[in-house]
Amino acid sequence: MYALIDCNNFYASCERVFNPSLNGKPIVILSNNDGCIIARSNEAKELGIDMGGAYYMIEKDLKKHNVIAFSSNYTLYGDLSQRVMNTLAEFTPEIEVYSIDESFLNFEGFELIGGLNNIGKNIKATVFRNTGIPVSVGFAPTKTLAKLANRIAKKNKSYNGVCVLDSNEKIMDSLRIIKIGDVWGVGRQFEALLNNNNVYTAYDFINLPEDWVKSNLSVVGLRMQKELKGIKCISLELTTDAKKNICTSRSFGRYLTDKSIIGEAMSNFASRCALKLRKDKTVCSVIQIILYTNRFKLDQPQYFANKTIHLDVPTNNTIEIINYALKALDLVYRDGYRYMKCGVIVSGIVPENRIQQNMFDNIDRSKHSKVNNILDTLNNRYGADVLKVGSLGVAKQWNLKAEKLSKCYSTRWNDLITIIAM
DNA sequence: TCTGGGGTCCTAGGACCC
DNA sequence: TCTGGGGTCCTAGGACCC
Repeated sequence: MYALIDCNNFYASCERVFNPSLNGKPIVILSNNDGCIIARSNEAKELGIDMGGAYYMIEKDLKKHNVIAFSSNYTLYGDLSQRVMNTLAEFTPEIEVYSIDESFLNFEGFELIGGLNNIGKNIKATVFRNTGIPVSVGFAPTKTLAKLANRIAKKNKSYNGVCVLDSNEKIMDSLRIIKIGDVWGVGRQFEALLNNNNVYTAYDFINLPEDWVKSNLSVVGLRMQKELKGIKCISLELTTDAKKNICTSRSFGRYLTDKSIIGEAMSNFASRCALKLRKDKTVCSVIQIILYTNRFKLDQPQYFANKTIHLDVPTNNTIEIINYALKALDLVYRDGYRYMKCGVIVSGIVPENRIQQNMFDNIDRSKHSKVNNILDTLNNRYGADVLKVGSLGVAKQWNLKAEKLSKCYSTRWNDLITIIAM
């Protein structure tokens, strides 16, 4: 049996851990740039606040209902996530951290003393005691069914946050009540296609002929169908493979028209990519930049630039990657547009100890790697960006908006909460 | 004024090989 | 009227996830 443990309203719950006055109040978390709603507390969901809505459009409404909004604080969420996962890892040696707020646990071969339901209750209580984060637990024989069980545990109060699908009857009963669009792997397009073919529940779906599923939804759909029938097709991923792409992109806090400031932003994103590569001990051989105007402003001139550069010798060197990104910017930049977003994507990623040399390469790589080592060592010890390349700039005029940021309660000394004994 | 960011996998089609 | 068969690799686009 697999368990899927998912944190309830994770970002909202994180904000509450160190600020319990928020308990019982409607809160929402905003995306970067305070743009959209990306997480809601139950109270906010009950008010009918939608996921993904633009904040500026509903700001007044939210104020009227005393909804409290937060900028996203990934430092806090990332740290609490780590603590939750560390606690979960105590329950089984086989754990797949699937996202910032959920993990699959394998209980195959366990002697289940007290039954799965008790184990689930224990997981829930332990995570809450250790971290203050509420979670839901779903048990089932496949990952897709475990996701489904978790959903039932979360939506249906009578389950108290734990749902175990350990018999065929229970599985069939749940398939009947789950809308097909709520199944893991069914997005908007698949849902529409299936609805057009009179498939509305997961139960309808498993009764479709396999040939039809394969030709209309490819092997992805077929896998999903088998998983729902209790046949394992998706295994636990216990090791994390090196990433295939690394992307750093942001919308700017305001429109940019000045190429040099865009260059600064681009340099910063290129530098982040290089840092992520070095952290993974990998190098990239393809560097791509994007530069966009605001796609929502149809009355303004639109421009979506995209430039890819292939390198002769793969690299993870900050200076080199910045240079290529700026060169690409030179090639695509056009005057007369109001730019809203840019980014750097690196791909063609291989381990750094397997670099294919090029006989015409004339860069002194050992010197560069020394510079990078110093950069990383100092920044690790004294804080990010204590030492950086000049083209990154200092003013950060492109920086994103985050006006409602909470403190980094668990990672920054100055932000530790103080408790005063009365 | 203001609408996120970062990933994965699969398929079809084109270019190329023998 | 008729023009082989079997591969690989790459890319773009489309679907999905959180």
